[in-house]
Amino acid sequence: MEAVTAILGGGLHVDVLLQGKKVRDDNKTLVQAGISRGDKLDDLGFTLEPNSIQAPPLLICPEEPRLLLPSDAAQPQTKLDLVPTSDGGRSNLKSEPPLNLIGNYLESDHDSVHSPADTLSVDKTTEDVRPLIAIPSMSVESLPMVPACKARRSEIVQRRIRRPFSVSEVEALVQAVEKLGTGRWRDVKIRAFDNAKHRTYVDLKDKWKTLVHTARISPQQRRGEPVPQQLLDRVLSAHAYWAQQQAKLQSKSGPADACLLI
DNA sequence: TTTAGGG
DNA sequence: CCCTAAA
Repeated sequence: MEAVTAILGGGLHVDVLLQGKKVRDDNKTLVQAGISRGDKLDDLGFTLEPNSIQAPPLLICPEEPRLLLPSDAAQPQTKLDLVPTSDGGRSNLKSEPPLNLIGNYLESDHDSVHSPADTLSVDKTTEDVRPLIAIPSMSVESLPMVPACKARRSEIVQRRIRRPFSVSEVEALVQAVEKLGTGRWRDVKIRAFDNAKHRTYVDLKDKWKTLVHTARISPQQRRGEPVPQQLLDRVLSAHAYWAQQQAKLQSKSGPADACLLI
């Protein structure tokens, strides 16, 4: 509260919007809506809450200063539109890297692996206007002190957008694994996806896992852009090869032990 | 940071 | 894709 007060400084005026139109007489409207009984606005309160899914919670957290206030929210008149318009007021995300907390729009991924349909479709789900919720008007002193920074990271960080592997990417992955094996994903990444910033070696490892699975199930159970059976065959082949390759490499400790086991 | 696997 | 124990 202190931090918000400091930021708002001169004060805050909350406009009541109805279907995008500003309501002139707020007090009158509140009375008509049965929210207020008249001039006694003292017993009215409000809370500023982010839309859980669309917008991460605004946390007063020193480690994440960029989460405080979007530049467009701190306008000269210190006026905040609590009811998002059609635009949502986030049209400047692409031009404000530091404030980008919605998604990885700025990933400069020039897929060396030419993938035709690489249209990143971002959910433009329109924010919904939440109905009013009764909130017990307890005194400020008795409000529960909730740790401002105590919010799991998983709640803050935006999950990376899904990017299905294209056939050409699978091709590149298979070729790299055939050469390097299934235990050097860092090298595989560098070899075949060095300039695909959104593909991490963990992603490649995961993709290989799903590829092996895909190759084992019936074509009818497979989903997404169908991968050529020929490629899937290479997957199983490479998988089998490197599997026993690793088995040989182990043999407990070495050739010497192999003799002792006889 | 990477590897290796379960979630 | 994410989360992470191990290395």
